[in-house]
Amino acid sequence: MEEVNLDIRQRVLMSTDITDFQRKVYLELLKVPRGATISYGELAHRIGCGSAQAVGQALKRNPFAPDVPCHRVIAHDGTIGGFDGQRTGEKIEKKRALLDAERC
DNA sequence: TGAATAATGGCCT
DNA sequence: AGGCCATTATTCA
Repeated sequence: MEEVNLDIRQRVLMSTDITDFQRKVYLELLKVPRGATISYGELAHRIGCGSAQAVGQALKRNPFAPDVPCHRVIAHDGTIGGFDGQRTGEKIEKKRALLDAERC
């Protein structure tokens, strides 16, 4: 738990520009500890939904990027899926390398 | 209000 | 292995 993390949490909680769904997604994502990755379906199910697309949309449209560690959210296949609105790119594989470093 | 979109996941061939 | 369908929420027209 770092102060920056708390700042982002407060920001999400105070943000009214987003829906309750997105709020849950970001909160759950912030709750994910370092070194732990979660798939869209897993996170979706955690917030009480069974659709990963909705989570993907929320993260893609995330108004808090890159403040939210959306790079910790990966597909069930283990692929990063996307980041910063891009599904492929050098940035993506760099995030994947960062995740690999955090996973230990 | 309605239709299209999406950074998925699972099933069906 | 490849392709298609199912499910839910967001956003645009």
